[in-house]
Amino acid sequence: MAATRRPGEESRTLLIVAAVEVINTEGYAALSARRLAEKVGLKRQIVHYYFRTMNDLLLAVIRHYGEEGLARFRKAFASADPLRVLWEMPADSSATSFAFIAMARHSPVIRAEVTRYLEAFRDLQVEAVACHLARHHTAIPLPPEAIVMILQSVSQSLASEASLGVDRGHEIVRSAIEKLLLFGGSESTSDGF
Amino acid sequence: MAATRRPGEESRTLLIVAAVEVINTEGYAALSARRLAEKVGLKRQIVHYYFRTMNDLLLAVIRHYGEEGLARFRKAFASADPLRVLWEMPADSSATSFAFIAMARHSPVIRAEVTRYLEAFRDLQVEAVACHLARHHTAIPLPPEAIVMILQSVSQSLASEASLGVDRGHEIVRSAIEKLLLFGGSESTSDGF
DNA sequence: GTCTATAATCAGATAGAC
DNA sequence: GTCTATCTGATTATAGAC
Repeated sequence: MAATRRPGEESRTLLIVAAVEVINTEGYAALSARRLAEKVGLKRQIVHYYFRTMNDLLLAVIRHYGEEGLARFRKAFASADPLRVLWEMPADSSATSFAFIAMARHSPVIRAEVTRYLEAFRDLQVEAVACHLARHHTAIPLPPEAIVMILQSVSQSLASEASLGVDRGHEIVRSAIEKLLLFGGSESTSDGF
Repeated sequence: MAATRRPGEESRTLLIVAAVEVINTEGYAALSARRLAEKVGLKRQIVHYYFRTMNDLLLAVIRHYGEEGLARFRKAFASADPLRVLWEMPADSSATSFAFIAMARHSPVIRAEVTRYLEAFRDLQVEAVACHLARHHTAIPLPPEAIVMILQSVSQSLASEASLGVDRGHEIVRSAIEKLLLFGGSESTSDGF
């Protein structure tokens, strides 16, 4: 599959990866052709060679980030308790996801792409949890959709606050959620992400 | 109290209000002196008269938005079930809060101001819920901190997705959370916000 | 594929007139 | 308080050389 790669794919991919990095570490307002070119060591006009407009770049970035994320979740779900995956995985990159959602609110064409991935993520997560609950019959009195949403949004909120240095009440929340939705602690997910 | 208002406070306040509006409807990347001046019908240099730098403006905006939000919560908690308030109130303006949090990640001076309000909001919310649980002794097996976090972050996630037109599973999640954390439905909050 | 050169627009910020 | 004028630098984007 690496042989079918067309020429020019290298710099293109470098630009996309650099864009994700800039969005995550400096915010989407800092995303510019200058900043990206600087990151990959080329002149800024190179961005317009691979992506006519910055919007085209952004769409490519969203697709790249979305596919990568879906693959990570699929892999994690296959080898670990989906509940723990949802609880522990979003921590790293939730800021990037928030940035895409924020951008989507102000551009219809970006919104279309983002919502596509939001729904794909949700479907994947709900199915994994439903499947897991069906196998191990638990005492959780909540539908899979609610479990997914609680684990993911609370986890993201905790991560978001922690990235600002705020952790008031986090330990209490963390252990309460784990007592409510996660069991025993027999399985660990410290092996993949 | 309206009599003690210094001259010049009018345009200043208009600019702050306009800034919140721009951040909410167009995103913080669209916030500029040009855009604000246009909104209040003045020339763009007026922004630098009231706020030396855009950073100063942003700090004033955060304080304005924070104080206003705290007041709204205090008022709502005084006259309605705090659980329902947390569940139903953030919907309108959660995007603005997310924007401030995103900005705070990339500027230490803004971060200091944002975290101050994050903690003030949290304290207010936890205290209101704890007080409410102490009065009406309920069967919820969760500490106030966890109840606050679940209600608020799930509510914000639902609102965030809904603003993009995504509502897959929302009804299921909504009724599950209400069954888990909200009771009877005897009291309604459809009277204030 | 990557470069130089160039265009038009917009950004924040300051000085000074009224 | 609000204005005009001005500066400096960043932005996206295109045309064309190599």
